[in-house]
Amino acid sequence: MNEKFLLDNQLCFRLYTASRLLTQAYNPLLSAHGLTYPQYLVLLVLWEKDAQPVNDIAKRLYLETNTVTPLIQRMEKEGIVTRSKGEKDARQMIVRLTKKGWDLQVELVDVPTAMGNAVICESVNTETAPELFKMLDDIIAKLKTK
Amino acid sequence: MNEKFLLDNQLCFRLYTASRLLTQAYNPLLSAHGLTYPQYLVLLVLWEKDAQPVNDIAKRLYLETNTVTPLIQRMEKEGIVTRSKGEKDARQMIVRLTKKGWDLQVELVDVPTAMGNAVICESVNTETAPELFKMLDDIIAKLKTK
DNA sequence: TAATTTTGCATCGTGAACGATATAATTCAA
DNA sequence: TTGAATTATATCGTTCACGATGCAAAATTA
Repeated sequence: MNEKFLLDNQLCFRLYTASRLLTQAYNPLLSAHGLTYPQYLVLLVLWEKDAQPVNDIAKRLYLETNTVTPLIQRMEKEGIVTRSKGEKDARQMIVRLTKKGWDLQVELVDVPTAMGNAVICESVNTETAPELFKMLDDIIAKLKTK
Repeated sequence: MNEKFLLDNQLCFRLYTASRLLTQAYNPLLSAHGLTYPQYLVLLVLWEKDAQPVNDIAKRLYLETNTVTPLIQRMEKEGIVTRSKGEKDARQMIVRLTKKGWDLQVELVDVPTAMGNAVICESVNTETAPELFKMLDDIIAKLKTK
């Protein structure tokens, strides 16, 4: 039996599990405000820069537009964002935060810190976190180009 | 504007993205054999120990049975596994590899190495990988108990 | 043993992800 | 300028994930 097949030797399974469990940890904080985790990511993108076309949001999150479009349509239905055709380019759909969308930033102000604390442990702390960030960034950069 | 909200400061987004992109990298290798990534994970579990109840497989993957059940039903339909009631405990559904399921291990023998190579970069290599593994394991352990 | 609780699995509904495809607007090239 | 290629978004189908719920078997307890 090939030890390369052992589940405990798989980087991907660790990433997959860590990602899922951390997303689950976000859930109670977000669902209390009617949000899902991917919707929260869209908010992070728009809080940095409002009024972006779907494509820019998708690219920023490394997602396809066919994932982001319905996601944003749900957010529109919830009154968090508006969608309107681009003036310069009528193909684009510009996504803008509503007041409710901006208000959520105030309501969720403690979420990033809470989630940061949720992963603090022996090997991941203020000192070592940058190394982890660098490793994940390098992996993402390498896979992105493929 | 709170810098804690910056997308680039979020560990979770990195994990989420790295996990998704790495899963995407697996896809061409797996879909060539009619497999999805979660189905591949189930195979890894069964190759280690055949004839396990749904619950043990789910626990090993940190998934709920309501995720694993339909996933395994699809694998049954593909002739990769069989499902049969437990003899000792009739509530259990024992999952067993078929010959086709075992044959896949031979067909996929190069996948783990290929995927390992896919993430090798400056900061993640033979020397540093154990640190990354430890960090992810610690994060998983911390989140698991919540 | 009978009644209650727990456990293991399944079903259902919703929201991602993503490949494939469609459509309309824009850009490019002849 | 017209026709072809590209781009931006949307729709559709399939497969996860997962909360909620249902049900039957097993374990617990009265």
